[in-house]
Order: sequence, then C-alpha cells, then structure tokens
Amino acid sequence: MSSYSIKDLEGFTGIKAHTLRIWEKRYHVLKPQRTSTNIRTYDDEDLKHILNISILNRHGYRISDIIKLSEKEICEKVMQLSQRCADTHSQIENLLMAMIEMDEEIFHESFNQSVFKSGFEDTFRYLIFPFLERVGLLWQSGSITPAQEHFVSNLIRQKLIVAIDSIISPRKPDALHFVLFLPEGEWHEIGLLFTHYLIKKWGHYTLYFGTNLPIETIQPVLEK
DNA sequence: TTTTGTGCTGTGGCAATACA
DNA sequence: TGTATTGCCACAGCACAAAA
Repeated sequence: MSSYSIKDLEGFTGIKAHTLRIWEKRYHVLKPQRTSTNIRTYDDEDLKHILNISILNRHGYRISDIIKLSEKEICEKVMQLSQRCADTHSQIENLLMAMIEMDEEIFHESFNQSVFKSGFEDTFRYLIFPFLERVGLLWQSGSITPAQEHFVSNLIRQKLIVAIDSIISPRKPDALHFVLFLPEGEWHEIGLLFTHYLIKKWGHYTLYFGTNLPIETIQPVLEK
C-alpha cells in the first residue's frame, strides 16, 4: 500500500492542493489519514477515488453533484466517459490509473482504444509520450514506485516490439542502413524503439543494439 | 427579455506550524 | 532557515432562478 502527500495528489490529478483541502472540508470528498503532526497522507484507494472525481469534474460535473454519487456510480460514469469521449487528458489519467493499480487490462484497453481511434504512431506522439513525461515528473517527485514505473514501461516496450516485428513494409530501392543503440548508462529505450519502428516502417535497414552499449563497440559494427 | 439576488466553486492571502 | 502544509477568511466569477 503506497502513501501519497497532498502534493502527490495534485500532481496526479491536476487539482490544486488548496482545492483538495477545500473539497475535503466542504464536501468530505476524502478522509485521509494524518501523521502524528497532522499532515495528510493518502493511500491507493484515496488516489483512485480522487482520480475518478477529477475526470468527472473536468467533464463538467459539479463537485456538489459528484459527492452525491456512490463509488459504483462514479466508476460507471467514468467508464461511460472514457468510452464516449476519450480525450487525451482522460486517456493519460486512465494510463496513470493502470500504472498505479498495476492493472494490465486497463492499460491494454486504453492503449487499444487510442490505436483504434488515432493509429499507432499518433498514439505514441500524443498519448504515450505525454504520459511518460507525466510519469517522469511523478518519478522525480517520488510519487510513484520503481515497480510501477517498470511495470508500465515494460508494457509499452512490449507494444513497440510487437509492432516492429509485424512490419512487412518492402525495403526501398535506396534504403539506408541505421545503427540504433543507447550509450553506456542509458537504459530508457522507448524512444529508441519508436525510432526503430518508424525507420523500419519507412523501408530502411536497421541494426538494433538496445541499451547501455559502450561506444567503442560500435566502430567495428560500422566498419563491417 | 433584462435585472437582481443567491448559491456554488475555486483561488488568494495570511499566520501558525511542521519538516528537511 | 527556507519551504511545505495547515486552517481560516474573504472574494471574484459563474450559473441559475426569481422578479420586474
């Protein structure tokens, strides 16, 4: 069970800490635990609840109406919204939810919905990369655990690897050769994999060496 | 149709306190 | 010691209903 500060919730939901406190006071939206010095701490259930509320609120639901709904009704309305009006912000929040809950099904559903609607490339440009930027900020602030970050990164890697593997574009007559790698100490390969996908799709040759490659090992490859 | 009053909501600012 | 968090009050903007 993770523990979050009010600032963490602000980062996840985009709702200002000030507003969260007012919601708590006026509407009893959340009942966070308190430290011995009265600082609020929130758990995963609180975070899920406030993420759902923030989605409804952003879609025009008044906070005073939202609090009259049961947890089940809130979830149903969020599901309806995500099916009917899958805007990028909501999709990013769905992915955040999938990451926090480590729920593969939510991830696949959101991802596939976006691919169906916008295509694979635009899903990465307008959903996955903005999502990863958000993850980066949450990572820096310590709001998410390494396990959560790795969980979602690996799901994204899988999607890219499958997509790369399934490309059957014919090689161009003037196809170029690309050597793809990340230098020593660099492990985050999602951008590199997406580049691999694009280059292969455009009909060029690729040699993919992955992450953390000592630079001196590349020279023989280039000569060969 | 326009004006007015009321309630709802989010935000700014402040002082006190906790934390790193 | 600087920053973050708390609780509180005040206020502006907006929506909506009632009255003129």
